[in-house]
Amino acid sequence: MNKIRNSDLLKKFGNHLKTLRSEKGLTQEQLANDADIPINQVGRIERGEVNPTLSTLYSISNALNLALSDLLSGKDF
Amino acid sequence: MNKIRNSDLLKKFGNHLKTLRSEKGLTQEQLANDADIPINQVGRIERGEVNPTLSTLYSISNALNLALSDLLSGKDF
DNA sequence: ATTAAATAACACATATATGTGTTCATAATA
DNA sequence: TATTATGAACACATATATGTGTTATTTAAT
Repeated sequence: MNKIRNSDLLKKFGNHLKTLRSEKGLTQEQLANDADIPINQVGRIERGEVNPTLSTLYSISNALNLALSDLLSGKDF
Repeated sequence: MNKIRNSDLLKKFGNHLKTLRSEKGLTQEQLANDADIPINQVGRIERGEVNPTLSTLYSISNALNLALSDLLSGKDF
């Protein structure tokens, strides 16, 4: 089941989030406002620079109108 | 879509994790070893005292032989 | 080429997750 | 009772996520 490296996990998730956000036609700023998190944090997450917490993931999933499980259902992780 | 409070999210997830772990017949110590995280951290997460990061959630999902999305697919969040 | 919008990339302070160790409480069982 | 296993609950140090602000870069449109 090949556990991937931490940095790879964060990068993969960041790319996944960027894709989801773009599909919904949202800018980073719009997502940040809807999720009530700083815009810089969205950028850092999408670039895989940080390791988001459960509550941040939950806020983002709400802003994208997704269930938490759907936000994390990428094929890569 | 009623965003729940942060502390409630953490408690709900903690209870969910405890249920999943018990169903698999694992002790906190076994889960901690398999996930390569400190046993105290498992306790803190199950009690809803901390806000686990994506990488911690991923490690736990692997130790439970679950996809990350399945770890987070509780009916409450 | 300019402008404007979007994103990246810094700095810095604060809160908190993690990691490690120890002690206490509880429950089960010999 | 005494022992063992399990989990709870502390303390403490370190790493890092978050929050806020600012500046630079990229991209797209005109």
